[in-house]
Amino acid sequence: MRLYDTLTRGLVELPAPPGSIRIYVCGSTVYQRVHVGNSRPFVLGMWLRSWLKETGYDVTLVHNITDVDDKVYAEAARQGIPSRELSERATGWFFEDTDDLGLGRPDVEPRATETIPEIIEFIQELVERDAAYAANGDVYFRVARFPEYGRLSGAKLEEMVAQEESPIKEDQRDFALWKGQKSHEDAAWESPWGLGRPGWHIECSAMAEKHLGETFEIHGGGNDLRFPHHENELAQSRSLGHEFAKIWMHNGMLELDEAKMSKSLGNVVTLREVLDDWGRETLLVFHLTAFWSKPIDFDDAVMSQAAARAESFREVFRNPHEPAPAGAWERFAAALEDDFSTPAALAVMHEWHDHDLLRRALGIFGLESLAAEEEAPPEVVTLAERRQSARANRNFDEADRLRAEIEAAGWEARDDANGFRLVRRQLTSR
RNA sequence: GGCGCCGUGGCCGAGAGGUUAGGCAGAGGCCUGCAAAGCCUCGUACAGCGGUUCGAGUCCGCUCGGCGCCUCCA
Repeated sequence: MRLYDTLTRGLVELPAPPGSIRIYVCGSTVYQRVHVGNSRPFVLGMWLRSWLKETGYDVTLVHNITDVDDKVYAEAARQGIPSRELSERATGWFFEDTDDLGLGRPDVEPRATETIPEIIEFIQELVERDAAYAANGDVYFRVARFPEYGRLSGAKLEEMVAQEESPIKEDQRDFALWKGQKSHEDAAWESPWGLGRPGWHIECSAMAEKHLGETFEIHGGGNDLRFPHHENELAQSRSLGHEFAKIWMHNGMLELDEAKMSKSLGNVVTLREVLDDWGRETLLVFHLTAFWSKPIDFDDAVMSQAAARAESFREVFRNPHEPAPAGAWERFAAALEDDFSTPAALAVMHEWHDHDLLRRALGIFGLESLAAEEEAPPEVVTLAERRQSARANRNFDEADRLRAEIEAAGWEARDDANGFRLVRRQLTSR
């Protein structure tokens, strides 16, 4: 299998199975309900693990939760509650919402606040190696000491500008590894530099290495994390002589249409809302239609189409099974092996009338539920039976009235040689 | 301004020098009391302008347009 790697800007071949593949995915900062866009790296990680297992690898997927950050302090202060209370509640939401995706859980879901000792140790080593320095209760990474800095994002070290003006920093490009406690911050940890908390990027280096080791195969996350987040992670870990991630997979952004994707708060669609409005299957099919590294628009039209696709898969299971021609699975696999092209794999799946093969393919994406036919409730069955007798008596007005009633209940009556069949009418628009 | 990604038919998306991608939507037909499903038929698209070539969505150049990052962000 080959995957596009941001660092080398090309396709990188994975060692052939069997073997182990370790994946680290940058998760979200928890201070409010996550939005649909946040589901992309999560879903991609889960699917990748699923496919790699299918093809014979031993996979470990780590997906972190950032529960200490400026945003957490700020939002907690706004609500007038302790920051730990907010981050714990928001972590709960995150679990709830991602659970409802129905993809299971990553193997490890570490939280920054549970990794403080490792983070401190990491920073100490950087200081010992002169890659970092303490100043005024803070600790900063010496960007100039890491010649490869900028390689991941394509930025030139000389052209980099100050991230945030600070008289304490030796070089304005340096970034914080540890930040001394500020008066408005209600959560802090003991460290060799006094009370404080981890900087923005060190947590990921520490968590990834704690759970996967100094070297691992894949590092995922949103494209917006390339710089500075991932650039800094790479710098921290490589400065300790660790190889760190071999492949960097950056997923494209979801573009929220509607109100012109303004940054105003009202414009964000939460994962919860999408799950409630469209259901998990439609959301997952939507993710399937898009190529993981490319941006994709999120709007009702696109979701309606995803819903229609989901419905067309359900239809396959209502129709007779027809064995797929030889090589069908191989074509499906080839699509995924080629940079995990789910749109291409989807196209192959749509050609199948083979129940077994389709169920197996859908299963990889957590969509086996599309193969299960829902049982109609007794009252709907009664309506259908009454309609049948009306039809038998050629009382078609009554039959049509009953059809409408059945539809109002969310079902569709289909007549066939043996009588009728009830099919759940799925939402295909909002 | 810098770095990077991208522009394919109504929509989502394949294709990577020379034959139909596929799906969804739409139109017509068969079937049906009416439907649904199914089956059949129908789209000649590749941002624009030049260039290379016997031949270009597919290679080169330019232009236009969109997006991400450069500040917290999946």
